Amino acid sequence: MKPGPSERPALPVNEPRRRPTINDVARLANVSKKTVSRVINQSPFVNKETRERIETVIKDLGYAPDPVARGLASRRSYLVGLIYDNPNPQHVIDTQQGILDIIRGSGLELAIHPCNRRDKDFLSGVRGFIDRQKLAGVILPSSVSEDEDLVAVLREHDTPYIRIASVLLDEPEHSIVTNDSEGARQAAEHLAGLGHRIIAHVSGPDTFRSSHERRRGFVEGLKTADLALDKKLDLRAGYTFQSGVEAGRRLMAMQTRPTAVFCGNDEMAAGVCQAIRETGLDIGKDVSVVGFDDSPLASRMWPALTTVLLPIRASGRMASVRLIGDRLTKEPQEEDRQGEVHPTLVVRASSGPVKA
Amino acid sequence: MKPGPSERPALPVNEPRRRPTINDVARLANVSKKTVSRVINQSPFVNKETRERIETVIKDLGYAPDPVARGLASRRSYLVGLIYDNPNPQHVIDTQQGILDIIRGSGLELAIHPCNRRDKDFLSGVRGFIDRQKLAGVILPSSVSEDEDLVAVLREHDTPYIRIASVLLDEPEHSIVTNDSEGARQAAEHLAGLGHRIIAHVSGPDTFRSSHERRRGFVEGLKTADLALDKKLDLRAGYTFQSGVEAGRRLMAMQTRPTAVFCGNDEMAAGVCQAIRETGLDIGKDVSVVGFDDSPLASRMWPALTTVLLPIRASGRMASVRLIGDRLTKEPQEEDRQGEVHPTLVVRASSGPVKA
DNA sequence: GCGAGCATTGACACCGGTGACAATAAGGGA
DNA sequence: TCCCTTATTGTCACCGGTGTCAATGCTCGC
Repeated sequence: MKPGPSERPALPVNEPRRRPTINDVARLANVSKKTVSRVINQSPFVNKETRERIETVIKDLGYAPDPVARGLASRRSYLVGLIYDNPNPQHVIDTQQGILDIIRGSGLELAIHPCNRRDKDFLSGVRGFIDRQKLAGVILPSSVSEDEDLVAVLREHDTPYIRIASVLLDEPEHSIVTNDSEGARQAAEHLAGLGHRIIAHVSGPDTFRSSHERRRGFVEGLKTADLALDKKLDLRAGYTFQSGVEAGRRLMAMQTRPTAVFCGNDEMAAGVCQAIRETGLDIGKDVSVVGFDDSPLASRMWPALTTVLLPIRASGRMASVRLIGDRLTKEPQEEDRQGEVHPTLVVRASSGPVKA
Repeated sequence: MKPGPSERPALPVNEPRRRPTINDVARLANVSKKTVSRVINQSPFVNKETRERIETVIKDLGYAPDPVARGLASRRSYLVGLIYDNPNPQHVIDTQQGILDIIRGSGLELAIHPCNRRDKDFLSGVRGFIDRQKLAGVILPSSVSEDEDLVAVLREHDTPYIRIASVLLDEPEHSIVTNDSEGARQAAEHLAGLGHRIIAHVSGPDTFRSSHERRRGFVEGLKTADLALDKKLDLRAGYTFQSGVEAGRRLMAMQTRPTAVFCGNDEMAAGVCQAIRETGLDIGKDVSVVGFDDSPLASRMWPALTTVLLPIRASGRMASVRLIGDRLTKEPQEEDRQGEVHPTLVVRASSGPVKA
């Protein structure tokens, strides 16, 4: 906030090296700029020879259309928005990376907008974001994807969006499904297969759909082994390390201690492991622990954590293809055209056969 | 790449609810749009009453200038770019968050551009990014901040930039310093104070300036305790977990085994811990380990890792203030106007007194 | 009373594209 | 041969702001 003496300081601009514009191309190709515009927009209504002539000029000049000008004229920018509310950095990074895998090289850029769904001005912040920038589209990873108010805002602003969610929503064409329950089912079957009968569950907050999905899958998996989830062994925690520690302590203090624990994410699993250690018990021997996410933590812990790998990056790619597939310069991989990913169990040392 | 039958499918637009433009404001305030433009740009050459009248209309209308149009006219967009090449997700997230702390609410957005400095077309990718979008500015966190070619490209395109680096560069006005060596010095003094005399160092790759800075500080700290770094105990690793495991194994196999290890980051420290465990030794008792970064891993490991906390988020805030401080709506905190951050040692269980 | 100088405001072109629609040329059937 | 289509291209306004520079109205010193 310091307006200089003149209205604008005027940077020292090197005039000579100026980016070519559509006018330069038009002049050199001896056509109107509208025709050049058609060529860059892949309009089919351009004569083959004309197109080739223009393409040559474009290449010679090293011309690239200005996304800002295009955005103004077409009332839609070349920015993809990523709105998220996720405390897991790896999850965020993977999602970002997946989106970039796809849009890289297509002239689109990724603008990020972390937020906090519990803030009272959460929605107005998001509204400002999508309204100011006329986003080409928005990707909503798990958690914010469940926010119907947010989705309503996007619809209201005619902003395309894709939701990445743990389970199929009522808008399949706007969704990518991560099938969390499948992973939890595998975890349950794995533990049951190791002979465990008293298996606890530490879940994330009820406000997350993924918490429910993971529990549902887990219960389903138990059922195939003729087991049921004991209500007393079904603990709500907060997806955080500390909440995992506390849940773990409660479990370890029970008279009939569980021989295995399935946790809704790796952070909580690490917390549970800490609580187990405090008790002097051996992880993977006395008590087996299974997490969810396959975060970097899982493989770096000791003993390394058995967990469920969720292909987050792939889900980001799929969401991007679905969102702006028709604007891409390179044809996307077939696998990235799918609408869902499937989790897989990664068995490590934190889970082992039940002690006799 | 599928051009429809018509040149553009034309979305179903809800005409009625249209964003107010500068023209609407001008008409209602009975002035020219240029004067409105002056008001939104805080020009001092506007009569107080006129300004107030216009501000009222702006508020009534809920008018907000269109960043895309502004970008086109002023030849500088409202996008801040973050270019990085860093495998540590927490580091990246913290930097992003720091930048957003500052630009949030000012109409600027953050566009991210991860890259790989070893790619041969790394520079052309970056060039495309900053040239297409006429970025308001670019922030270069540690690692890419050391790339002189990259900086040259930015200068060439008249794009403002701020470098976040471990040590003061020759462009102080474009830099934020993280003083990594200070943290390493504290780590050395901490270990020496615990009575350790045989202290190893596991560093990151030589291609990172931070590796050198951390070593330099470490050596400096040893010196204050009249110790020197034994060349045989100074191992190069790769900032990765696996490289830490390998370095740790080499250290544990030595005939005069070090009683303490200082690692250039937490990932490698976790790897070293794994190697120590494989040997059957006790971390924090037989061998002390100190890391660098205070990543989430550090506090979740067992035993928890003594490490150096680097205020990355704060450095992101400082970089942003320095980059676009004059475009901010809210006055930044005094502390965010600084040009450097200072690391602090976080003592946990992985370091303890040397065994008698 | 008058020109200079400052404060304030406006006119207008332009930033670099796109949309709507007109214009033109070429081909085809009556 | 002539009109109607279809294919291709161009014209022109406009997207929503900013830059340049001129115009206007006042105040002040002499």
